[in-house]
Amino acid sequence: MTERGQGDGTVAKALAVMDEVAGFGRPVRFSELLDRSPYPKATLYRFVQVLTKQGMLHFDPDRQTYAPGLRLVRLAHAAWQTSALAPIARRHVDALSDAVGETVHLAQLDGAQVLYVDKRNARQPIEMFSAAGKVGPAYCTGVGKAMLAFLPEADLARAIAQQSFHRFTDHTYTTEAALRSELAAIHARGFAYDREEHEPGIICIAHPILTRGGRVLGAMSVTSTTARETLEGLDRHLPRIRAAAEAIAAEAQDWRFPDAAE
Amino acid sequence: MTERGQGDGTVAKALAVMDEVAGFGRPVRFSELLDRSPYPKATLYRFVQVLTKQGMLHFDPDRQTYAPGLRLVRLAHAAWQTSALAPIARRHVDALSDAVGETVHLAQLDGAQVLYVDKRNARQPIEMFSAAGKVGPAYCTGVGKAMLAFLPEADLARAIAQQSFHRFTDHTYTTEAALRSELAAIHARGFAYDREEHEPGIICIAHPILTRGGRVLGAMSVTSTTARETLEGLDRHLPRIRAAAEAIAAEAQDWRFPDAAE
DNA sequence: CGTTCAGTTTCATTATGTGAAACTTGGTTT
DNA sequence: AAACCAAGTTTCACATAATGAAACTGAACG
Repeated sequence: MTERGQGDGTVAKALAVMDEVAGFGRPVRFSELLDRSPYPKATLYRFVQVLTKQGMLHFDPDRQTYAPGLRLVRLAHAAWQTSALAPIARRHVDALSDAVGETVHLAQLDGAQVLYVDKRNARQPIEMFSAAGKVGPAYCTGVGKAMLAFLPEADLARAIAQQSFHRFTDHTYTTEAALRSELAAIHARGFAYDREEHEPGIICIAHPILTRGGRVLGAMSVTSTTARETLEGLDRHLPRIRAAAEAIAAEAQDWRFPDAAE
Repeated sequence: MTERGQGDGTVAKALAVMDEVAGFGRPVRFSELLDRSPYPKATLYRFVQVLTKQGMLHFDPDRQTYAPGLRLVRLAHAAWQTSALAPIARRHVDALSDAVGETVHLAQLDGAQVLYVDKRNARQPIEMFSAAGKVGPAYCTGVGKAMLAFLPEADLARAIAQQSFHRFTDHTYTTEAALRSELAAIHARGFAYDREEHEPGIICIAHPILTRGGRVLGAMSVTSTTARETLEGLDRHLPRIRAAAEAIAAEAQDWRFPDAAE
């Protein structure tokens, strides 16, 4: 019995298979899964059968391929409504996006990664799941750093240990030390910048969403490009983004995330 | 509620617990789950532990409540992109909604239920997960009937066996015989109406989305109210909705759902 | 036909999940 | 404060359910 997320539990293994299928991003043959799977043929086969019968996977009999199933969409609907900030935040994200005319992201921390739970693109009116559900690195995005900066040390250490510190651009922080000093600055300042750390030419200003007790609920960002905007220019959105973050926190507080002690 | 997660498989049981949690629509205490669960305390407890550790549930330590977890959102993103019609159909749903100025639904069949995978509301510009993921009955909605009418007999029989035939309104078909004759009419006509069968005052015209091989991919509908519109009035949207359905089918065909034989 | 490859089934073995009961914790009553 | 209670957690003998090597099917190809 290993301590890894894999070794224990049939359910964990089945979910790992789900991740595997989802990771392909397209319908996938049994044999393709088998190649990447640590399990023997019969075992994988049974998992896939069970998951299909359960509606977690969809089997296309013509092509003989498996894809993530519709039951997931149903469950995700519930996840979205119940546990994500998005439904609470929607009004505020809308308003902010209208006011600033730039792309607005709403993100939460999912383990050590940033999970984008909502996105508003000023020009193109609608982005659906295509935006929600996307994950990104925490150490080199505005929202990621904004959240990390306000994490308790224990959680932060765990999260940092899982960062890849891949150098996406010349501005990416690639060491724990560098990141930690940046996080300290963010903590002191109260919000974060992304100085083209993830993608060249892309900058943003990001603000954490915190409970009164200081717990990190998520973060919000306004994104622009160096072609149109400077970091200083983004600062003019600060009052709006801060107000939105605080409004979301206040509503979330009353509604779903009350702190224990106050 | 459903007949899922019965005697077979640990994975099935765990997923049944997920459904249970999702069904509450709000963060839920362990004891609340226990009340509704067929499993003894220790068993349920272990499931909830495993699911939480796996990120399928989120535990709020302050309130001691469980809610669907963010891993679901991540997985659903993949499900959405890979297996749902929505990403392919989006452009067409948008265009149709703009053109007709009424609410447009895009649905797929999930077992015996209708799963709404996209929705465009003419007035309110954006609806996110709040609409996507919703489920409804197949036997008394326009999209449901449009899909049932083009199902192979074996699948249809299975689907019909699972309908509740609850009488929502005076117009609801409440027997298999009545439904079957309605389905025959729809099949002959090529599209379906909802004559206030699900909600009083709500009518719609719905068109199936079929592969060239005749396989049911989904359905699309334009909804209105008896206050504003008549069934005959909705007919004027038929060319547009049919064109959209065919365009979606054509794209889906090439892209993801090629028929085996042609 | 014989070979190969993808997918499916079998079955003895053993790991895993099971659940009654005991225990812990924290709050409420007497 | 002792007694009580309810919610949540852990234990452990037992039985069910998962495992995976190997055998099987059935196309597709030459």
